[in-house]
Amino acid sequence: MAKKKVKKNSSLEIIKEVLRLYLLNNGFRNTPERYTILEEIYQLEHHFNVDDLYLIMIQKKYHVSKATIYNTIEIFLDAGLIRKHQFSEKLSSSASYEKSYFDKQHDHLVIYKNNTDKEIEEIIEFCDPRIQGIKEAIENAFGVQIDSHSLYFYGIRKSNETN
Amino acid sequence: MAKKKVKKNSSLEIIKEVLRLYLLNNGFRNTPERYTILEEIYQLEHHFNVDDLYLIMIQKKYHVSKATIYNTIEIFLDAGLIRKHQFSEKLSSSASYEKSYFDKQHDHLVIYKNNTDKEIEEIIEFCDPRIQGIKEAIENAFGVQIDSHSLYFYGIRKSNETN
DNA sequence: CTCAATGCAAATCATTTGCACACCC
DNA sequence: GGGTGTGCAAATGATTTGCATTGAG
Repeated sequence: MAKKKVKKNSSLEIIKEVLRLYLLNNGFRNTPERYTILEEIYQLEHHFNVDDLYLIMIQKKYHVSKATIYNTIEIFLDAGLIRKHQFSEKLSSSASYEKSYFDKQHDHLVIYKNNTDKEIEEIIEFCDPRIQGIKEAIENAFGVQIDSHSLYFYGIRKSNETN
Repeated sequence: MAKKKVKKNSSLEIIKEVLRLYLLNNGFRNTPERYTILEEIYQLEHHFNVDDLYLIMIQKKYHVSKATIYNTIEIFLDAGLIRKHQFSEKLSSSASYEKSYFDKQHDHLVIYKNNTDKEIEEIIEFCDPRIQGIKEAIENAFGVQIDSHSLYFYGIRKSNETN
C-alpha cells in the first residue's frame, strides 16, 4: 500500500507539471482548485461524471462548486489530461470522463444487459490498431487532419457466456 | 421534378409498409400521426433534430406536439427506420437523426472550422469495410454479439484545401 | 367500450450563465 | 490594483412526464 502511494505521487507530480505548463502557455492562472481537482481525478481508477467527482470532493471536505468542476474539466480536456465519453445513448444522461495522460488511446465496447431497455451491464476498453488505418484513409480521402475519434460498439453478451 | 416525386412516393409506400408491420408485430397502434411523421422524415435529405422536424410540420399546418415526435422517433429508432447521432461534443446540444432504411450503414467525419471552439463546418459520411473486421474481432474476443456501432472522426480541413 | 396514443403544460436534470467576491499575477 | 477564477443561485434547453382527452381496435 505504501509502495503504491509513492508511485502514485510521482506520477501525480508529472501530471501537475503538465498542467502547470499548459496553464502557463495558455495564459490561464495557477489556481489551487485546478490542481486539487486534477489530483482527485488522477486518483480515480474508473470513469466518473461531474456529479461523482463533486460528491467525492464534498465528502473529503473540499470547498468546491460544480461550476468550477465544469470549467476545470473543460481545461483538462483541452490540455489532453482527460477524455470525455457519452456511454449511454440517452442524451439526457451525464457525460463520463477518465484520466488520459498515461493511457494509450482506446475505444469502448458497451455491453447492455439486454436489447430492450439498453441498461448498461459493463463497459470494456479495447485497442485495435486497424482503426489507425481507417483514420489515415479518411485523412487522405478528404484532405483533413484528424485530431481524435470515438468508436463504440454496442452489444449484448452471448447466451453461452452468462454462466 | 415530377419524376422524382413518383419515385419518392413508391419508396414511401415501402417504408410505410415496414412501419405497418413493425407496429403490428409489436402490438402498437396504427395512428395517423406515426405515418405522417414518417413521411416527413423520409422527405428530408439531411440530418435533422426534433425541433427542425417540429417546425417543418407546424409550418405545413400539421397539428402535432413535440412529445409525440419524441415518442414516435423512439419507435422509429427501434424499428430501424432512422438512426440517431450526437454530432456535437457538447452534451447540451440536441440529437440528430436521419432516415436509414435505404442507406447502408455509414460513419461520420465531423470537420470543425477550427480546433478551438469546435464549431462544425461540415459532416461527411463514409463507409470503410475494415470496421467490420474490428467488429468481428471484438465479438470473438469478448464473447458478445454486437448490434451496432458508432464511429466518428473529428478533425479540421488541411490548410492547402481551403483555397 | 377500453386502453394506448396524443397534445399540452409542467417537471426534470445536466450543464451554463450572471454576478459579487476572492485572489493570482 | 486589475481582471480572471470561484462559489452560489438562477437560467437554460433538450427531453421526459403527468394528465385529461381522443380515437384505434
